[in-house]
Amino acid sequence: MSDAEYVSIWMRPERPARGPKPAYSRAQITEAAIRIADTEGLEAATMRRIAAEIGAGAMSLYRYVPSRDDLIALVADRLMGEIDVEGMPSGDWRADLTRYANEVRAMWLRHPWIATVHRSLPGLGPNQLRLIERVMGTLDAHVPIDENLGLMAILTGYVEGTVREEVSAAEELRRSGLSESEWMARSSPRVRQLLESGEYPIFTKIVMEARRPHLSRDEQFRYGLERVLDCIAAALPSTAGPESENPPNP
Amino acid sequence: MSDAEYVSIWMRPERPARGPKPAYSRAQITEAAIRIADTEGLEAATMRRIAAEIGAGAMSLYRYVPSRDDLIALVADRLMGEIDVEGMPSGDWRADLTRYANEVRAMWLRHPWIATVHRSLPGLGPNQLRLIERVMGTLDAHVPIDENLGLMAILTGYVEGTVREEVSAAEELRRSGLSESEWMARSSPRVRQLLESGEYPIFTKIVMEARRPHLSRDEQFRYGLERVLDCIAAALPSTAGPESENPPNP
DNA sequence: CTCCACTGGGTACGTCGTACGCGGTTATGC
DNA sequence: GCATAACCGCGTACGACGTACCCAGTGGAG
Repeated sequence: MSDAEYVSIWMRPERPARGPKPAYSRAQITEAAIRIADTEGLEAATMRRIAAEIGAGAMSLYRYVPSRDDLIALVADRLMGEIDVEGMPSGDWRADLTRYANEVRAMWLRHPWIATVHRSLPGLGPNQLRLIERVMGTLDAHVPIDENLGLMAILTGYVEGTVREEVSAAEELRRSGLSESEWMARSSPRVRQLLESGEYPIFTKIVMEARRPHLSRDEQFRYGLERVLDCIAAALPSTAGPESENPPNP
Repeated sequence: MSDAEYVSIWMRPERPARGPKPAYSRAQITEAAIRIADTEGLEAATMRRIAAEIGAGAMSLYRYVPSRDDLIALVADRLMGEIDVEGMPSGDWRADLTRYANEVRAMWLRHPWIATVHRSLPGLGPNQLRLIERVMGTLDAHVPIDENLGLMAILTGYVEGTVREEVSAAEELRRSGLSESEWMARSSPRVRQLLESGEYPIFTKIVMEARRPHLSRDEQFRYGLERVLDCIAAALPSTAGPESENPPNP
């Protein structure tokens, strides 16, 4: 629909110039939404609930934000702001990317509900942009931009993919409103059925491993991350840093 | 809530034994939901809309499915069924994983809205389980299960991460109801602002690259996939297959 | 002082998932 | 063959959602 008034949230100024002083702010609203989402899940962060959280009427929020979707975009970018990439690129790309990966994971674990917001393609928010500049900047000196994008896709794919899996169990649990033991009691009949059928040997191994894991989640993550970084190292020309001996690529 | 009647959708039989013959079926309902989602997006697949699609009353669906969430779980597993992993493991793990990756990507491109459903941790649906057995089976002969899980996390993370990005632009577009040119016209002011500010050199490079890409999306995907497979190869013991020491290149 | 662009917010509408219960239909126990 | 209970499809209704619209009040610009 050609809605002539449409402007991206990132271009829309917080408030027009004239008129009385506003009682609230985008930052305050965003913060309230995050606070609610952290404790009750993102689906509990309704417009009415957020407004109540800051002591406003529901419709007042629309003076600050055009729609709930735009508010979620603000929230997502605010979360990106929690990822500390200060001082990047430092010159040591491997250290930079390791720090970045751990920061992203930590943020996701703090705000598991982030898994339920489907990113709008180029975030284009200030924090998202800052991340792009800092993080992709670490490889920018070594590879052309298209290859940089390809390698970053591997890294962020790994990080988000694994942490998404870590987090979705906890989310599922919270959504269902069950305690962990209740949840186990409910899913275990299905698991037991599958184990006893004998048709799923690999799944059986996975369950056994999950019951007595060799590595903690942190260690698992770090192990995979090292693999991914090795993979990136192999794709870099040999001038690329302290530890690199592999042949370069076209 | 200790809702004593809860049973997982995968354990709940389609219909009880007694009573008159049912007019519809889970498969039919699932199919209708997918048909609607394919043409109008997942959010258009409401219970009423799905019921109308098969000529039923809205509430009739609840005779077949306990809730919309469970229906979505059915839909997701049905989509997994589109991923052809017949004949895996074949003995050539690299060929198997390449095929798997391409199948997953093709499925996502056929059903972009799949990006908006957040997976419940262990799908435990029949097709999901079949995938686990076949795909993880390809590395099972070479590595212990915990390492297999780690390597798979890298592969699926890469595949889902990249295709999610490919797809979310199209989804964003469809959701907004805009034509591509309208969408460009609306986001370009922000992009132009960013380019002209001069503060985002990397972002600028990305935009330039996007305007005249060196590689097609398919080629980008295949390039990254080869890198990931190299990475997996490096983690495998040397007994692991036909081509296991030197990575070939395009 | 007047004006009016702005404020916060109450009311109301359309849509969603779905609880509940109805009259009709059918497989089962006698 | 027949009563009965189990199951059918589905109409109605409820509470919650996002948000369009409208209003009375406010405070800076002229």
